[in-house]
Amino acid sequence: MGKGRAPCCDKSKVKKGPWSPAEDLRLTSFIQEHGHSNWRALPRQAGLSRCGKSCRLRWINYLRPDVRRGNFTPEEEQTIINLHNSIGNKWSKIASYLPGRTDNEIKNVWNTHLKKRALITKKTATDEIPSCTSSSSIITSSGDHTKSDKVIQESEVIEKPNEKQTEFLKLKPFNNHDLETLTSDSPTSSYASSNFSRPNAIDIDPDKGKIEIPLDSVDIDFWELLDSLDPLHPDKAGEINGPNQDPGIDIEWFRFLEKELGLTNDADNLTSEENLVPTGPQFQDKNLEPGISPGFDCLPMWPSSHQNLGV
DNA sequence: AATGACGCCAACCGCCTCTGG
DNA sequence: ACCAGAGGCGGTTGGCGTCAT
Repeated sequence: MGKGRAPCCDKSKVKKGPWSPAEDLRLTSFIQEHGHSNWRALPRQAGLSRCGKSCRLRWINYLRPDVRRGNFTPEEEQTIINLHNSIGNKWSKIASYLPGRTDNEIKNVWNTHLKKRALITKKTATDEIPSCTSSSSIITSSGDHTKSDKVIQESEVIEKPNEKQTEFLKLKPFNNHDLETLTSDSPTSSYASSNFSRPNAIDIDPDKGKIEIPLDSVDIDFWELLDSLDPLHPDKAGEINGPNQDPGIDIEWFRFLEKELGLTNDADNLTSEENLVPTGPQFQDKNLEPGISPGFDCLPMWPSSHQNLGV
């Protein structure tokens, strides 16, 4: 090193910006079929005009089957705070303790919510505030924030924590055992293992117009499907075995994926004409084959977050 | 209804680390 | 031991949605 690094790809020839559903589908299908042994070569092999790094990020942060979305639970938030307190901005390390969460997501939630909370918590601790349940500032990630992190003042402490905040306050602090575990045999990344406990609920604030999915309505079938897919998971036992896969799993998985991506003709997914989810014929082809160009270069962008999709 | 401010988050960038030759 | 290539990581940013005025 020291001579300067050659760019990972020709920046002038790669597509940037939000991923289209067709690109997502193509990347997913390629990885499912061939794995991702070489990210740099993957976009060319998959017929994507993307940088390998971009493909990797998209897969890890969004398309990976075990990625968990929705608001962070108070438990998760507390874990992040505790871990950050211990190890700092080691997002991937922190992510390894939050199954299904990505380092990027954790980083975002820290920067937008938890940093603020941690600052105030620290402040209240030094100010000897008697009971945090009555006067400390607790701001959940699902809360509404109209003030910038940069300008938040001590006087802006929230007086009455809501139910969720109270729940957070009851959480036990990180103990020494947790730290020992952290510093010893921790996995190196959140996606190193797919053998994690399933989330109890997707914590989405109904007040924000999002969907709250209680435990009993979580798509258990989906998680079970993922379990059945474990042998196919690229991060488990090396690579996807491709042709040896059960074709039934492929079909189910792709149907789910298509539904998630808004690619199906399902009326449930097509709520309005203004919906950004593309509805053109190229998106209605459930059997879009890898290798057949969907012409994504001229496709409209789609909402890149599940939040926008109302998932 | 229009518009500006702010918050959120997906994605990019560049450096660091790891690994194989 | 050295080097180059590839993956990984953390910081940053741009675009979009929401809210306040």
